[in-house]
Amino acid sequence: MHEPLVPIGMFARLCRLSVKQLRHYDELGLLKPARVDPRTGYRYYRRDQAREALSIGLLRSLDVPLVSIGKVLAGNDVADALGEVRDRLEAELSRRRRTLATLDRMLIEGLPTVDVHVAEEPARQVVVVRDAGAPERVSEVTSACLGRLLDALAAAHATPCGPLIALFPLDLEQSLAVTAAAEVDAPVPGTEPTMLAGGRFAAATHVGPYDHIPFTAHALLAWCADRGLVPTGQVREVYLNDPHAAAPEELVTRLMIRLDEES
Amino acid sequence: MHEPLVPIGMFARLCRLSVKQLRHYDELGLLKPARVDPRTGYRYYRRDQAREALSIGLLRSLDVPLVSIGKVLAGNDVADALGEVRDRLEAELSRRRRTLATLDRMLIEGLPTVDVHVAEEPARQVVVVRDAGAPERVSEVTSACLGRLLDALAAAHATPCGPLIALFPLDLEQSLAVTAAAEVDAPVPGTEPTMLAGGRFAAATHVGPYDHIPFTAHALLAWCADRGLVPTGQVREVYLNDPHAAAPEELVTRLMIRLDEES
DNA sequence: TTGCTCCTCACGTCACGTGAGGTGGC
DNA sequence: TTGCTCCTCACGTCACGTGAGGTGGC
Repeated sequence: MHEPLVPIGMFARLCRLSVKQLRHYDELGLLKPARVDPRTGYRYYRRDQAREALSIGLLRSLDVPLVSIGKVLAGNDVADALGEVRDRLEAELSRRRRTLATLDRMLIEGLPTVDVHVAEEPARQVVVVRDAGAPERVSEVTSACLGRLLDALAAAHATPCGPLIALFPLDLEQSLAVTAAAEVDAPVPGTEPTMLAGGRFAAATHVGPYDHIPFTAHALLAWCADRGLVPTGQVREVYLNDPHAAAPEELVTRLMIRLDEES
Repeated sequence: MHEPLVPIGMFARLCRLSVKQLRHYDELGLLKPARVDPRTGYRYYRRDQAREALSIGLLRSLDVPLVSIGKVLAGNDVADALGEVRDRLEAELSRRRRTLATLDRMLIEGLPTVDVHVAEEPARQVVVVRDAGAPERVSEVTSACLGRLLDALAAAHATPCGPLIALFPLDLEQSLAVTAAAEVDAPVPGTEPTMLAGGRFAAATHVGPYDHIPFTAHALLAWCADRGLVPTGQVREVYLNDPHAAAPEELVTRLMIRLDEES
């Protein structure tokens, strides 16, 4: 004696999914009907398949992608299958939080504009510490880099002759390379000595929290573009005061970008 | 004398967009090249168009949809165009927060299961207060509804002969209708008298914060589905203790759903 | 002439929703 | 026979990325 089979419409009602969803899950092999009539193509489900169907619905309501749901249903370790999803979600969440803050700022101030001037910069001998990370973790990676640099300087009893600097690539790629630099004239263990190129730079001053730097950077790039100046190399941030001593609203950062010769 | 025009590749570099993006924005009419060679189809841009292009990039990095960007660039009120985006983003954000919490719970406890039993319920005479809202605001709308109901009861010096009840539709739609009910035998101003149907119910007890109720509800529905029982009407939540008096972990809620006769 | 850039399709992404047009089941 | 359900395409969503296959510019 078989369990009674129900057609797709009734099954959909049982498990609060759409008929279209069920057909989709069938196609993907996620939830196969117990029987498919070979002549008509009609799908029939056992009622107890509704438990699985409801689980799919529950996980979908949590935005778990169907591939991950497939892993959970296939009996893979739930922690494995969902942990990854969870971490992605958390990263997304913090990105969204920052996005919201920026958007709020933009609603008040409009699209960013800023004073820019062009200056000659000398080449500088520095020691650097490098790291890389996903673009949404820039601030995290940057402060970690600067921290490691400060630690190395302290351990070597070295005092930089100027403010700390960070370098970022112009293009925002999947993995963003971050460099923290300090101007010193002797090598420092745990860091790498290098030269920062000199030349003609466009520079703007950002006053406010570090989270809002992309704002000013955008304005700086727009300024260059308007004038047909082609930025090259990396964006430099020069930290003119100490984030531990000053309030976020009073942080002063100089943004600099090297200009190509006439293009 | 015209400004010099640059081809799409160089322009893309100037404003950190992909060539494909620029072509896409052209198709949408969001950012038209200053000139298109009618013979070759080559697109040429003025350098000062980079400001606009950079603004598109900045807004896109904030997940602003292209249609909204179009409004901003067309000179519509920025607050109008972005305010809506902002609000959507905020709603999304709080939904994600809850999703993350639920996922964390699921990582510890696995897919939900629960004890269910079937009981006969009498019909009950109640007064109700109704409201509706987006599904992500269920908890908000529900507590507002219950609050209004309690206020009305207090104003009428009426004491319900039983715990408060809330009703939710089985299907999660765009706008979720929420009903708060209290069992009383006399009419109460500001509320609507009605009857709650009696009959055979499947019931489960949820212990824990209200945010986790969907969890238990899922298990209840799965239980019904396994047995070929077809739930009808609305899901009832009966609040067995006072959320102001008990800790979230100790809140006891009875979930009930009416069963169809043999189907 | 060699590279490099640019062009236009066309398809893939993700999880379906929404018809169109036709047939099966009771 | 009438409705209702079910079927399979096929297209749309959103903002592009990724080739394929071919041409223009210096």
